[in-house]
Amino acid sequence: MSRAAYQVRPPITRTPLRSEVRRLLLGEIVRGDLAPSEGINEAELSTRLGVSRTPLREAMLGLTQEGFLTATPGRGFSVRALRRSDAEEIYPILWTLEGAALRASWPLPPSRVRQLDQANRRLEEALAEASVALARDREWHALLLAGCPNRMLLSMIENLKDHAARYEEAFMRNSGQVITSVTQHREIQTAIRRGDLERALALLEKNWRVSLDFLGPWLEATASS
Amino acid sequence: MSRAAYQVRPPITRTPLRSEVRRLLLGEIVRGDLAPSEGINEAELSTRLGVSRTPLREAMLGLTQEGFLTATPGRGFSVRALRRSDAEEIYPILWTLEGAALRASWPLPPSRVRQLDQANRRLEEALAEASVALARDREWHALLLAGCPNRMLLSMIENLKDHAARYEEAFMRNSGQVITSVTQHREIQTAIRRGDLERALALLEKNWRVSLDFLGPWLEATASS
DNA sequence: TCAGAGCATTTTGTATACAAAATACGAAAC
DNA sequence: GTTTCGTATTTTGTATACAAAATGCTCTGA
Repeated sequence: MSRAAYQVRPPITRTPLRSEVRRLLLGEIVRGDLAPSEGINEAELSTRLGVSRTPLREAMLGLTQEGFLTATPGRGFSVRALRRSDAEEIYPILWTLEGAALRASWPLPPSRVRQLDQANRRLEEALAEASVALARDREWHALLLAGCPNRMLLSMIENLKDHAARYEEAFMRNSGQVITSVTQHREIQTAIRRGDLERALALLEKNWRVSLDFLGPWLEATASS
Repeated sequence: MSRAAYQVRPPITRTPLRSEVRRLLLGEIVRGDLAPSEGINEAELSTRLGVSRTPLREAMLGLTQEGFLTATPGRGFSVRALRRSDAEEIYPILWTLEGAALRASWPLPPSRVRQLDQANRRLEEALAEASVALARDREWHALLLAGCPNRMLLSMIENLKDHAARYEEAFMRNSGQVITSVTQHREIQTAIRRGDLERALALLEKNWRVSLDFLGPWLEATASS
């Protein structure tokens, strides 16, 4: 067997520290464990994570580029505050791109509709626990776009959903309310079953818009803007 | 005057090296000076740029995240090859987002239409020189979205246009052909003047699709895929 | 009491150092 | 002549070092 065959797919996965650190930090940001208080102390955080400043900074620069952190020259990084203005930018991009992805996945195979229905039932069972519900909701949306061949589009959507998750997680934690989508998902499934793409798109947009309509006033009230 | 007033906007602009390096590298990649040959040697490139490996790597990680470079663990960075499959992912996202941005800018003020007309004339004058024409074309599109309040959307569009510019630059350099948009721009301007958003959107999509239709077969032929 | 200047300390941004992995090279075996 | 193994060299990924800038603190003068 030639050596080239191995080069195609390395046998073991070598994960750079920066990726692990990125995953950890993003998780903490989304869950609100790393709050947008003052600035982030690199030395402190790097020792807490058990790595040097180099991979930490690499990870933080990445998160900055994605909009989870802000970097001020000479003053380092800080978690980006939750702002109504930001939410009002993020959500429209999200429903636009998810709509485009659904269009690119059309028509959905019947098996997909069954999977969506199952996922929606699992979501329904998890409504009591906010963070679980959020994860199940996300699974439903991921399933919706599972057939989309545009990888770049999907990765952009994933990034935006991380942002949305941060906002919704904070909202649920802070207000105690749970944003529920079960009924809307069912309506979307019905539209899909009927082959009515335009209606599915409109409902999908409405689905996100409902979340945004919860967030807006709440963000205005807490006013971390 | 309190000190806080100065903190709001630092008097002088401190630009980190990584940003400068990023700008330089992106320029070289878009213009094709940094070709997707073998891997990038960090030591070599850092001495050529006169900086250490640290800011260079920071810049390259950023460009990787944006899709201009690819990073293989243990084997470093290389310029991402031009692929038909990638172009077919990039352009649809671009016209989707630019459409959304135009929608968000609607209705355009009459002054904007005049500016667009001027920009289009400047484009017409520059058709002889490919790279200048590309820059003018880009100015026209920037003007089109000048009224869009969604900053995040605009920055995503800018990033995608850098990708598109790389493909079109390579196409023009390699094939000698110039993709011309003057007529299409005029049609879009007419639709805008008539207040026909839907038609403007359709024409905008067509505008990008024409570029993609030039690129596809050419990419297939050169087959760097 | 409080504002502001000057110095000490911390923190960032960049450069360098170092270990491990990848590549290149060459000799030996077939 | 080709392949394979072992070693030398290069290159990356991460850690550490260092200079400059930012921050905090103390003391002074009103």
